[in-house]
Amino acid sequence: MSDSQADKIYYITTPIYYVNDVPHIGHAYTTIAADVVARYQRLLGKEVFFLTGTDEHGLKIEKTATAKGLSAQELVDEVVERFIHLWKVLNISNDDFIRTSEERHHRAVHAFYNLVKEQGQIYLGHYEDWYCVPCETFWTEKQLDSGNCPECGRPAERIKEESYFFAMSAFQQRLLDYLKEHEDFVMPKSKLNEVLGFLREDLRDLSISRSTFDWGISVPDDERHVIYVWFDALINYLTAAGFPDDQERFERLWPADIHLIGKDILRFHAVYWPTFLFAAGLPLPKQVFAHGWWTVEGAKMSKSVGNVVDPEVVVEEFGVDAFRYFLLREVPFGGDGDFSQAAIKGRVNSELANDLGNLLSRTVSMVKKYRQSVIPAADVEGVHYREFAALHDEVNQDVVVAMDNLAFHKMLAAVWRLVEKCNRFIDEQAPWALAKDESRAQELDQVLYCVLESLRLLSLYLYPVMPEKSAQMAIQLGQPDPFETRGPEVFTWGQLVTGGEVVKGQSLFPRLE
RNA sequence: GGCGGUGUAGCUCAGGUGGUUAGAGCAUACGGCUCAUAUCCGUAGUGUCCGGGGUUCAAUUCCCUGCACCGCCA
Repeated sequence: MSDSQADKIYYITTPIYYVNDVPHIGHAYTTIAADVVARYQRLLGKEVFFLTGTDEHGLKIEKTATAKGLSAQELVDEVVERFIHLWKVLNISNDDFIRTSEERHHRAVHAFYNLVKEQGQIYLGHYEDWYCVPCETFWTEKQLDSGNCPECGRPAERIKEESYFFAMSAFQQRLLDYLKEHEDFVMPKSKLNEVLGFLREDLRDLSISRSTFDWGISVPDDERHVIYVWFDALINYLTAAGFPDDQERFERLWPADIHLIGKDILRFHAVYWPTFLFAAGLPLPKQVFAHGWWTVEGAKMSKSVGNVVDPEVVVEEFGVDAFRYFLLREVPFGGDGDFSQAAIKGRVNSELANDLGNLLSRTVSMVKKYRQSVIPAADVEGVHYREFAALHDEVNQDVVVAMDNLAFHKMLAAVWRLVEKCNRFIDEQAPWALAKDESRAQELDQVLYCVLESLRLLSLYLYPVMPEKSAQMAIQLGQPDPFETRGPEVFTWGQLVTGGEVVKGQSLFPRLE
């Protein structure tokens, strides 16, 4: 009864992050991108469910906890705060935060496991591979360095343990067929090619349980086994959607509209996950979008080099919105990028401070100076009005297309056409000259109106990326909060609230030295 | 080793289906305005379009080959 398209909630996810890691720029990137999409969809009037969370099981957590004299649950309860706090700092508007250690997730994993088992796609077998005890890492025959662990050089052991397997190989052809019919299931295209390349080889069945540690979700009918990483983690997307208890809610949410991921976990989302869902008889998410990696000052981020960027430090120096803007503007979403002080400073100064911030500043000042702060009414028939309306149409179309493709950098470039037009327009029209001539009062009003209305729309377009600055713009422009304007018609030229007053405020983006 | 991608101004990159002076932003130089966060606007550039060969009246754009770098898989 509730499965009509109109009732569908826009459902977007980030991966669940492993709590053992310290949050870095990569985590921030995925989550900010998802936040921008979520805010954009809400602005358009859609009901949105934006999910992020943490992956909390596994041997590493168990070991760390033991070393600290804590229970695994106590440890994860403590470290999960790092993520929760960062999302607060970054202004992330997630609607739910899922943790795999939660009871609701245990129920979902068991229900999902049983679904797949009922289909006869899980069997008991033996997992066999080389294992380095000190490194706690499994290696394949070929990875070994003449029988030794390639990491530490010590001898590896042949390990054989009982394990439950998922019959992934049974779904290879079906997945290939699916990918052929759904060309945008994996984006960007280059990543689809990688997946297809991977599927050229035979898929092997997947070991989905371990019996050598305890911290995890047990196999429903065999307490000796704990369900292994991905089979546990991926199901979070279902859990948060109400699976298996709340069928009505689940139908409104699933399938997810998009899973945003980093390129390192492409295989799990574009190969494993679809086959799991096939086996369980559930629909596939509409799209998996893999973005690239950030290097730092040209170098790969690594703990040993010590160049891991802490997002909170960047925010302290540049501000949240500048950070969010930079990440999305600097690089086409999907490709790799480089994070450097010079690059972010350059964009902040030239684009945010000089272009945008200064435009707001000069405009508000002129309205204050020449019109006693009162926002002039529009002349709907005026040439400028129509010219701007036409330009805005183009910009709007570009924005819509760009956002449909998650091309954030193109969206921002399109929006900036409006910024540049305003700066040029002010120069051409020279309001300071018009202001000296009483007989040209109408002209001056129209010039100011067009720029003010452009700025109002800019505050809306920029809201998803820079929610705080967007709100500050609206205040200075004497307009309602951008989010109150939301709805299907949100980006419509000519909706400026006139007659009220502008409010000169602080510089939107002070220049950095 | 297999598959795929990339190589265009100092830097970062755009350039469907081949065709007159190859583009943008940043950086640089010069000029203009004064409302503004010394901001904005305008002008000027420079390029063996990785090398070699081929198809064509014509190739940065198509084909082959070589080199360099990158990604995925093994």
